[in-house]
Amino acid sequence: MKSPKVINTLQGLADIAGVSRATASRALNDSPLISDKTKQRIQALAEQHRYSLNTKARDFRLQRSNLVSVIFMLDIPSKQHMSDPFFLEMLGAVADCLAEHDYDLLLAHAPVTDALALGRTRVLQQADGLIFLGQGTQHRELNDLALSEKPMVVWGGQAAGRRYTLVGGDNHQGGFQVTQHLLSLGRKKVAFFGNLLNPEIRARHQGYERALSVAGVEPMSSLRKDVPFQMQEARHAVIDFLHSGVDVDAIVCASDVMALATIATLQSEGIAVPGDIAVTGYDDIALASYSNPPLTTVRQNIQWSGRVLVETVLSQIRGETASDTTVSSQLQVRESCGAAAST
Amino acid sequence: MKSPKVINTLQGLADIAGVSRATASRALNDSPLISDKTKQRIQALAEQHRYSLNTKARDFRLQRSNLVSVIFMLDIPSKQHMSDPFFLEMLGAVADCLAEHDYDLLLAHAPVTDALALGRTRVLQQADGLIFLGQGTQHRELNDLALSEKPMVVWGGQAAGRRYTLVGGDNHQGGFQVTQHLLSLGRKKVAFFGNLLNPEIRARHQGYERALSVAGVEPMSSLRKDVPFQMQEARHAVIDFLHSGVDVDAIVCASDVMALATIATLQSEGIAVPGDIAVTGYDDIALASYSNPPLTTVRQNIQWSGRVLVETVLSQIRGETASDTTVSSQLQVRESCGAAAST
DNA sequence: AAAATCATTGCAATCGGTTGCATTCGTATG
DNA sequence: CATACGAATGCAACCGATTGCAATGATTTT
Repeated sequence: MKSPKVINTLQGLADIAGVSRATASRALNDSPLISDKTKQRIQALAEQHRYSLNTKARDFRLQRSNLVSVIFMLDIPSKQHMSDPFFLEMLGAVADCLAEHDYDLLLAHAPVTDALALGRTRVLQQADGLIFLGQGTQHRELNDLALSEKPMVVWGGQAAGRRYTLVGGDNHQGGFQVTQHLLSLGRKKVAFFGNLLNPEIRARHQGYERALSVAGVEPMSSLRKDVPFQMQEARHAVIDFLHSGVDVDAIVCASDVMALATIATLQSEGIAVPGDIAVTGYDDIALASYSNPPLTTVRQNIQWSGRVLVETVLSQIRGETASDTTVSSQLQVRESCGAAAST
Repeated sequence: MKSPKVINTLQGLADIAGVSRATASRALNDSPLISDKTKQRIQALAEQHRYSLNTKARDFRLQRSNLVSVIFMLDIPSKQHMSDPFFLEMLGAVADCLAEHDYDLLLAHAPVTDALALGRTRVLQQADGLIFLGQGTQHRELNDLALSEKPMVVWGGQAAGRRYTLVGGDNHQGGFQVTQHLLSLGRKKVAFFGNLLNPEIRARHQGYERALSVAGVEPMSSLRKDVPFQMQEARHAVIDFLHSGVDVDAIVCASDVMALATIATLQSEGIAVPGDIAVTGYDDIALASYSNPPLTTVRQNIQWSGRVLVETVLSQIRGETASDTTVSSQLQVRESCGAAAST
C-alpha cells in the first residue's frame, strides 16, 4: 500500500504510532527529549500518512502567527498608490524577503482612519508586525498606532514628532540632484509638481528649493502645483497649471507616473518635451525608460528597500530595538529628456 | 474613570460582569438566548474596557479563517507579472471586494512547483480559498491542486483537461478584434508577440489567426515571436526579431507592457511607430493612454473581474458549485497609433 | 399548590496543537 | 541488593473563544 489513510491530526498520528500526542509532537519538532529511534519511526509514519500539521492550531497555541501585514497607504480618496508600479515592485520585494524568513504576508489597503478601529481588525490583530508602504497624508494616524506595542515600520519621509520606525529614500538629496541637473542644463524656471502634505514629497521639495537657492534662483510659489497621483485628475491639474499663465521651462515631478501623465498632457497641448519644457520623474519605474522621450528620474533601490523594511520589522518582532534607515537614491539621467532648452 | 483596566479575554469580561464566559460570548454575538438587559450591560462593559475579541481564537474554534490567499503566478524565472501593472490593478480590485465581504487577503507569489508542497504552507492551509492571478505556464500544477477539495478559482484562459474554475477575459475575441482593426487599416504583414504556452496568450493568438484567415491572409510562422514580459529581455527579443529580416508592418503584442517595450525598442532602432510599423497592446493599463504614440489596445474590465473572482471563490467556500465566467473585453482604439501605414 | 412551560444562564467539551511536570523503566553506582 | 540517577514517555493544563445540553428560576396552567 503506497498511500495509507491520510492522517490530519496529531492525535491520529500518535494513535497509529502507539504513543501519546506529546511524544508525537516532540518527535516532529526534533526535541532532544525523544530517542532517535522513536523520532525516526514517527517521522516516517507522518510522511507515509501525508500528515501535515495544522499551522493555525500551532500558531494559536504559540501566540504568534508568522504573519506580517503590509498596508498600502492611499491618499484618500484618490487611491493613488495602489495603481503606482513603484509600490507594486516594493510589495514584490517585501513579499520575497518575508518568504525567505518563513513569514506570510497579509495585504491591506484600507485607509487608516482610526488607529483603534484598525485594532479590531484581523489585519492588525493576527499579524506579528506591520509594514506600511507610504504615509499618504496620514502621519498622525500612524503616530497614534505607534503607541500600541505592535512592531511596525513605515516606508516614507521624515515628519514632525514621529514615533514610528522609518525606512525611506534620501528624498532631499534626490530632489536636490534632479533639480540641479535641470539647472545645469540651463533651465531657469523650474516648477515642482506634488502634494506637500506627503512627507516624502515634502522632502523632495525641500531638496528642490535648496538646489534653487544654491544656484541663486528665487523660488516662486506660482511654480508649485498640487498634482494628484491619479492620472485622470493629474491631466486636469496640469492643464490648469498651464492656463494660469506661468512661465516655465522645466518641471520636477514627484513621481514617474505623474511625470508620464504630465508629458502626455503637455504633448497633447502642443508643447514640445523636452524642447519647450523638460520634465523629470522620481522612482525609476520600469516603464520610465521606455517612455518617449525617455525619462530622467531618481532611482530608488526597491529590492534593497524591501529587504530593509522586512529585516527591520522582524528585528522588532524578536524584541530588538530597530533604528531608522535611509536608503540612498541615485540620479538616472536619460538621453534626450534632460537636453538643453531650445529657447 | 474614563478608561478602566483594559480587558483582553472573554473570561476577564465575564468576570467583571459577574457572568459566565458562555453568557458573555452570547451577549456579544447578540444571541436571542440572552436577555436584552444583560446584553446591553455586557456590551457596555466591553466598550468601556476596550475589549476586542481575539479573532485568531475564534477563527480557530470555528475552523475558518476569513482569509483568502491570492497567488501571483509567475513565468519562472522571469517573474513577469509581479511587475505588470495589470495584475496590480487586479489585485487592488480583489482586495477591495474581499474587504467588502469581511475577508482578508493573504498574498503569495511563490511559483507553484508542487501542489503537495504548497499544501504544507500557511498560504494554502490557513486560507478558506485560493485565487490565482494568471496561470503562467503552470496549468498542470494548478490542475493537480484542484484535486484537493480547497475552494479555488483561477484568472486565465482555457486549457486542456482543466479541472479548476476559471474566470477570464474573452481573449479570443480580443485577439480577433485588434488584429482585424490593423487589417482594416490596410496592414498586410501582421506579427504576433507572445508566449503561446500561456493559455490566455494562446487564445489571443487564436483570435489573431482567425482574423487573418477571415481576411484571407495566410499566417506565417516567422511572424510569431516569443517575447518575454520582462522589459529588459523583451528588448533583445524584439531586436532579434528585426534582425531576422522579416517583412512586417504591424505587431500585435500580448500585453501593454510588452507593447510599450516594443515601441521603445523600435523607435530606438529608427523605425517609425506607427508609420513603419503599427503596434497594439492588450489590457489597457493606465499608462497605455499616456504613451507616445497612444496605444491601441484591448481593455479588460479589471474592477469587475476582481469582483467576479471573489464572488466565485466565496460561493465555493459557502459550499455552492461555482461556474466559469468570461468577462467581455473591448477594443480601445487610440488616435495615431493605429493609423494607416505610410507605405 | 403542584406541575408544566419558558426564558436565562452556567457547565463543560471542543478546536489541534505545545510544554511543565510527574512517572516509568533501565542501568549504573554505592 | 538497594538506591540513585538519567533517559524516555505520558498526563494534563493551556491558548481564547463557541455551543450543546443541563440546570436554574420565574411564570403560567391545571
